Amino acid sequence: MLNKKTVVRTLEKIALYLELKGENPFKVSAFRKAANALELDERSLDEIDDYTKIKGIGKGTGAVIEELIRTGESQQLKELEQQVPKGLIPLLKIPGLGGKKLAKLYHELGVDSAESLREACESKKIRSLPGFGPKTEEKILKELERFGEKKERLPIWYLESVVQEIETLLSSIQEIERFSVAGSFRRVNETSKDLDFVIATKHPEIVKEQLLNRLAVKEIAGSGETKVSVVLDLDELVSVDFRLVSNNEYITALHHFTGSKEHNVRMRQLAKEQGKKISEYGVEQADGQVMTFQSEEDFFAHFGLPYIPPAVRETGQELDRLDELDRLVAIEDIKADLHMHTTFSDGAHSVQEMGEALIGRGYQFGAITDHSQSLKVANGLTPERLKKQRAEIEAFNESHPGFTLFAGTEMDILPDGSLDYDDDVLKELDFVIASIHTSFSQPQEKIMERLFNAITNPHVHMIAHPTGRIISQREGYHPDVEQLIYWAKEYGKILELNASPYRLDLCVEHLKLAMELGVPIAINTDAHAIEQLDYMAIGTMYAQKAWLKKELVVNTWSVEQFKEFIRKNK
DNA sequence: GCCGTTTTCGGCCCGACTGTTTTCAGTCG
Repeated sequence: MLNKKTVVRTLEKIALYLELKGENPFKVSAFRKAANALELDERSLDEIDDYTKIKGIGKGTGAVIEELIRTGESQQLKELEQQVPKGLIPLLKIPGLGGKKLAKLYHELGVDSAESLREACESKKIRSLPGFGPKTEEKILKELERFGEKKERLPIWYLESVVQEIETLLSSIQEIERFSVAGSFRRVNETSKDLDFVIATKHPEIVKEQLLNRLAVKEIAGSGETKVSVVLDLDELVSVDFRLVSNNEYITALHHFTGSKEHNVRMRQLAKEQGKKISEYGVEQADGQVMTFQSEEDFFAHFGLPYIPPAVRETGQELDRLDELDRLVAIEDIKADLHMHTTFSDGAHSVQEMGEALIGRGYQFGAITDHSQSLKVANGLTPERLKKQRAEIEAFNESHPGFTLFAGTEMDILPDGSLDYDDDVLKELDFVIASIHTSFSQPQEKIMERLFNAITNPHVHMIAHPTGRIISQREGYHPDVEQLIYWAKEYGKILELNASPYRLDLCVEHLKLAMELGVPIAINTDAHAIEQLDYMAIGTMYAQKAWLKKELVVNTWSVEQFKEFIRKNK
């Protein structure tokens, strides 16, 4: 059976070629919409009997799908591939060049690759075409040079520090009334193409000047009355857009620039049905009056909607799942953090300091889970040191009534599949996390054998960062996650959503499966220092992307519920 | 190309910015 992804990609490819032909943009987007609609449909290819019943797929696109399933190829795509050279596709990525301009360049000058585009610029042929000029030539040449130099997407853990730096700067500019990061970073995407900030100010010129002077600006990509786009020269080149609006317009602008595009489209369609019109400057009523809002809650309420958190504003389908929103896990529900390190192993703060930091965050319980003995680089704990730590934890609990610190471990699952502590050590601990830190490149069978040994051990409560991935940097040890989730279900264990922006492991797709099966999930920061306890916010918002319900999230349980769970697993 | 009980034709989200133009098309998000 043909892969659904292949069908989706084929439809997208047709859209791309149509775009390059300079076709009607609505036709182009119809193919994209059809691809999207098919992808979002939860059924597999052979479970769908009539494709044209899916909204967004009609006679034309439905026929392409049918043909693909029947013959494995699309006649329409084949014809397009003959009409439009392949080399044009990567050129669509050049800023300023879209389908129409590229179509013109191809037909008039025979441009069909990066190389021939460069030649056309250098021989100054482009400026003679209507709609093109010398500046376009220069810009294309510059973009061609930089082709490949700038990273396509940057990971959330890198952008996080950039955002903090920019926020510090924005806080120091007096003319700014309020500001927020927006865009895909605010929606907690794993990677983003650029950063967006929305700024409320009465003095856009001054703010603009301050930004351009005080940031490490490598290039000003655009600068208008309400928008400044720059490329920052940091460890990586980072594109940042600043939108400057009045305080009144701030909320609608924030909503607009938080997106996603698909979410905004759905919102605008809904507004239209209500006789209203949404723009970044406000909501125009039927009588022409423009309304603005004090908060995003008010904005959504204006359309009769509950607050939709940024993390789920993704496909537009969130507007069909409004009744699930109040069951979504949120940071206010979090009562505990169950994975953290102290100075006993590789953490920066003591048991006492971590415990007090948890109390300071309003939590009701937590677990200290330092590394185990074989992880020498992290100063893992021997059973003797584990006992010493337990004494500290008990002393802490005595002096802090109303809060419970559990004595735990993040125990290594060793390369041979054995566990780093004997059962008689484990049974003395309140909370046992097992995880893999070594021998990532073993074959999947071996990795699964290790995980199976851990998950079937009666003293183990949770598997931490189940895949070992680092976003955009390392793929982890490639476990069969689906199998692992089924095991967790069968043996009644917790799986972790590691909240560190480096990890976010399990990922959204796997969290969805875990939720379907009712496997409990713990959102944990894996903090190695007090500040990292703040990762809980990122982890919780990331969990929302999988529509994780609060009752499945261990950290929302009461301490009694949690005690009951760990007692059962002894 | 897709869609629709106000429409089977005429819309399709909306606006900023740029570089080309003397009022606007193309691109972008």
